[in-house]
Amino acid sequence: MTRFAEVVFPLPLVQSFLYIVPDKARDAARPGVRILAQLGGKTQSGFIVRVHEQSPRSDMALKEILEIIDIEPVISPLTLSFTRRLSEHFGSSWGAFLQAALPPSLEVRMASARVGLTDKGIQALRAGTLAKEEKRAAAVLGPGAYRVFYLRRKTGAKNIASVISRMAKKGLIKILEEKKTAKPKIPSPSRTKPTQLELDFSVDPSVRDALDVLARPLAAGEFSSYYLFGAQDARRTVFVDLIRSALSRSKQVLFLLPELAPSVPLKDLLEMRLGPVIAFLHGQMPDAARELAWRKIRSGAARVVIGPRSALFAPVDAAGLIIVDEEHDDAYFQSESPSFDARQGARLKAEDNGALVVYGSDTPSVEAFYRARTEGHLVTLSGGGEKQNVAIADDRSERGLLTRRLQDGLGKSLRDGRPGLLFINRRGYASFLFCPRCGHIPRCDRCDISLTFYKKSERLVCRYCGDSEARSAACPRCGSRVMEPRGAGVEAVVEELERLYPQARVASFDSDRVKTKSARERVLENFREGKIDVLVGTQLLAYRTTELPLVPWIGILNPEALLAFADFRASQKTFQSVRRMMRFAAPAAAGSEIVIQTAFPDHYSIREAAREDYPAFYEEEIRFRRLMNYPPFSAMAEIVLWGKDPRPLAEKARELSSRARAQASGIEILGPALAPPSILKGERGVQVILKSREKETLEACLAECLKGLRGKRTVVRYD
DNA sequence: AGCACGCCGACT
DNA sequence: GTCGGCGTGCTC
Repeated sequence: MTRFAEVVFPLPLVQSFLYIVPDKARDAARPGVRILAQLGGKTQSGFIVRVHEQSPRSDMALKEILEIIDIEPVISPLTLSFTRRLSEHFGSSWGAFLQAALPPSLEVRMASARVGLTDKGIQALRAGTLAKEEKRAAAVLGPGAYRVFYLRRKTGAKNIASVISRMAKKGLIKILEEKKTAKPKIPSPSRTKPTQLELDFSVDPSVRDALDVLARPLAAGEFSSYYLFGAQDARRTVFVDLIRSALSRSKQVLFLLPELAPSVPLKDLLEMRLGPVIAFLHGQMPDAARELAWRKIRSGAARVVIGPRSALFAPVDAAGLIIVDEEHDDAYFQSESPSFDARQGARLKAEDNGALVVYGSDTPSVEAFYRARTEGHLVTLSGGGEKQNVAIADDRSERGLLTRRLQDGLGKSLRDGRPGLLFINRRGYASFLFCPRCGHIPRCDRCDISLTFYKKSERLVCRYCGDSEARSAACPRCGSRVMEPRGAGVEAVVEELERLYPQARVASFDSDRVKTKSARERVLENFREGKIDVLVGTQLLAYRTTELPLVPWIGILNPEALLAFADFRASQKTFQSVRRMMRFAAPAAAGSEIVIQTAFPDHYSIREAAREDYPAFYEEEIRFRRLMNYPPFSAMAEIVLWGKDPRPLAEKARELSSRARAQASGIEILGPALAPPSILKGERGVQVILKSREKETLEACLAECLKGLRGKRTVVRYD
């Protein structure tokens, strides 16, 4: 009896495909093995996800699987179901998630294989019995062997893969084993000493209480989700103990972090405490190292896996504990395909594994905090986290760029020979130019946003598309001679600092002035070595927490900029961004100071960030969310369609929103609207937001909207 | 993602 | 008259 295999491919295709299993491969065709099959005239590698004894679709002419690659499944049943749930949850391709669950060395890609002519092929070339395209390919190959992409370039045949597979079928071409090339290079994440990790909190009663609370669900061996709210050092103490206890139950542990850099000292610490059972898994590892780690994890030799969001796909089948530290960090979200949020993904994995998932942060997202609280699964730590000395400077009553209060603080610090960090999240010299006579503001024709003014280069640049033009001396509309710069950026701040403190060494750290990776390292290095007195940086610098020592003086300029965005998380983002920047400062006990200069001194996101009072921020924010019916009081999904031209996207988005409107009641639809620019240059997004009180309603509506929707997209979910 | 089919501008 | 642009639509 013939068997049938359901196959998914690592392409942005949501559906699965049905193939006939050749009789000789009957036993090898199992869920989780990789196969080669013809798909749309191309040989593609894919994964068997199900095997059927009878054809579930008799109406269709099916193709045969060409080859079964693996003898044993490379994907475990648990990973299979986990990735399927991910693909359903985030509306991305199952096959793409399966691909992500394999080290790159196990990916089979036709394009990287070498092909050569067989003897029969050489004869056929000589005899001239080949078809036009085949002849061209054979002539290029000759007696040699080349990579498929080289062949494609040389012959100019776009359908080269199908030419090759056709010729391979006829026995004219042989596909050679891919030669393994070692890729050394790759930086080890910069070293920082694990000083703070050595503090001992085991005497802290709240740490002991936390361990007591968390030990129970861990021992239960079934799914549960908890939130550990507290300072980083105290959290780590709890985590280390929890890990130890999970290991003693012969469970594996997954420890996720938003970034790579801080995981290096963490690994050192865990190895010191728990022995060599720790493995790293991240995308920047050399392929060989990644495969080795992957195999160690899969075999169970490595019992603790540390890594960024991609480590969620580590082949951890016996997970008893999943830690998602720094839960508030949006780096857990991946927008590139397959798009997913590792925080929600960790929950799904924990459900599948019957594991305990623990989120941790001192500035939680209000959604997660609310959830933990209502479930009675919030664990609060009191230890750690020394208070800082923070002042707020109201800049509404002052004219200059830097308030008196800020100048006093920085001036004093400099006189004492102590360095300072100044954050300003605005690039260039001014965020726009303004004609005081006619009110004209130069805008980008394509993106319809104001152009950023760069004084050094005398140019106006669009921060969306990157287009730039020379700045004209006069107002292009009314001819007025003066155009005023508004909204001071990094360049203006540097200029002002050089004017105020001519003897100080001022440097900047932003994507415009410091473009290359090595140049950035150099700036950080110079600051560490005391060769810079004041470092002015944008958001880019705010993400380098682990690479700088604690600084005695910090200035934060106008963090309220984020509040202008029409985003229900704007306050939360502001609060978190201020807290992130504050992390660079030494504690108050060390005589340090933080000055926040703002036009919104009374806004709770800034006020409570300055007071380091998360619960107070939370109370205000949750009131706002309840009032506006935003998550966690409703479920929201944001669908963004991507493409180079936004116009056809808008059409599609309109169709999508009308489909949503038609099929659901109790669904609120916002948009379509132009999405904020992405990192993917040259592409624009159009978004539609779905909102519902009931999670299930939204779920159903989202599934309906995504059904049959093609093209590049991301789905962001809040609930 | 590819690739094929299909309908409108500048060329042998 | 064709070659070829990339706009929809399909791939078991």
